[in-house]
Amino acid sequence: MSKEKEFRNYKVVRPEWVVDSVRVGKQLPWHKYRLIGQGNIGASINALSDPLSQLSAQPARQGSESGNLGLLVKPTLVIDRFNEGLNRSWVRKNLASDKDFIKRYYKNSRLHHLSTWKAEMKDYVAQLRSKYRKGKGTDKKVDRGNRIIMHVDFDCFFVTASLLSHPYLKDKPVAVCHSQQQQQQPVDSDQIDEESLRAMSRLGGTSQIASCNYTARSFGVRNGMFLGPAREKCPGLMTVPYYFDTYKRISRRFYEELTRIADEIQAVSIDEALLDVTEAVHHGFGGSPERLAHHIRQIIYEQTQCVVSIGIGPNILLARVATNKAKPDGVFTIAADQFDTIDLKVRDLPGIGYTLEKDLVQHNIASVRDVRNATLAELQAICGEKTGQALYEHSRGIDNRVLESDKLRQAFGADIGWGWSAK
DNA sequence: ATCCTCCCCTAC
DNA sequence: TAAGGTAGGGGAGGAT
Ligand SMILES: Nc1ccn([C@H]2C[C@H](O)[C@@H](COP(=O)(O)OP(=O)(O)OP(=O)(O)O)O2)c(=O)n1
Ligand SMILES: [Mg+2]
Repeated sequence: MSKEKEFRNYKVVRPEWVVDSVRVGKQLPWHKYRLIGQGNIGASINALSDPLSQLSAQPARQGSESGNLGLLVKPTLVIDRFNEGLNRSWVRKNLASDKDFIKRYYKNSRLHHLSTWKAEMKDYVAQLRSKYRKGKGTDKKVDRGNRIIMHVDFDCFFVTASLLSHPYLKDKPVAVCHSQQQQQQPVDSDQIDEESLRAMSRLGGTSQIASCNYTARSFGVRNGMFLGPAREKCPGLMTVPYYFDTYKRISRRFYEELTRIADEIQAVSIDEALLDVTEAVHHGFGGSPERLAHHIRQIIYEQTQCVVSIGIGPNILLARVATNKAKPDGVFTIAADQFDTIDLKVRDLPGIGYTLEKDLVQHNIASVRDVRNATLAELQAICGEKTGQALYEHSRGIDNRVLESDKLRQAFGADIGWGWSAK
């Protein structure tokens, strides 16, 4: 459905257009072969994926209108300097056909690390739980009410951890990315001359920023941005490299401490965990979640020299939203009856990303308050049955999900969508 | 209704 | 210059 929308204004034909055109030795008019705009696209697609249907395709009658080229392939960027680049050793090493390409690629891909670490940390938590003889967490359905959930998340994790090796950059705007091209010395952008500023903003490129610190964020830089646009916003932006081993070492200490403390724990990622501390707050913290949070922040900092922020709430949703309010370097609590008073955009809700935000805004739903003013049926018409239901509940601060630490893996896979080719 | 297939979307 | 992976929830449309 999304592709139908994306290609609505393009000429997209079924493969028979190619076969038939070859058969008659010229380009046939494309209209009769049109894939989009005929209705019933589902059936056409089913037919496409059935190899027998290709064999039995009827030869088309010859049309008389003169068709122009109907098959549209999304335009591909052609690198003019390709041949020049081919001789350079960097490109030669990164041809996807190189025999060690996959190994080298995975060694350097932060997203690959993120994915494998997530699985490893789930495993590690399971190990630690049995080592610490933590409960099975099976009877949760009995007393689901009145839980205390914490969301613990390192502040700009990769930057903080990389800066342990580059401490003198701590107060500058800093990003972690592969490109290390930059001024030799960090500068303050307010005391630098125009020309150097322009020179620095040209030190851009398409290296992705995995993480940037809060100084950089004050300029509008964000995780996931390309370095080029980031330096336009923040010309003095310094970069530091990845230290993958350090990130993993820190994360293991993080999970060791948290698993010991929490009643229940769910590993969310290398730098982020959900805790159920309903009982734990009574073990030396006088029943105060904030005092326990303070203790956790202290102990994690001692152990890792990295800062975590903590969100506290009666369910996963509120704890996560609270973390965003807590950052950087803080703790924030949202009680069930406070949620309505917080001014949030739909995009601030976990689970609402780029596309769902667009879909909702198209229906004049931009804020969480707007969601609350919509009916369940309206939301389900926009987002689908379950997503609409979840949105309806989340907009009211309702979230009945429980922490999961012992789910079985359902799938595995591997893919690479980057690399250089010899044309 | 429910299941199956082929996607889309989100998160880190 | 450049290292955009991957699991899991879920929707649409058709088959059973
Ligand atoms: N687009 C992204 C987002 C994240 N990450 C990596 C680097 C981050 O440091 C780490 C953790 O992601 P977070 O979303 O927790 O972001 P940060 O920890 O960097 O910042 P903060 O949590 O303070 O917002 O995952 C990445 O490589 N690419
Ligand atoms: Mg973080």
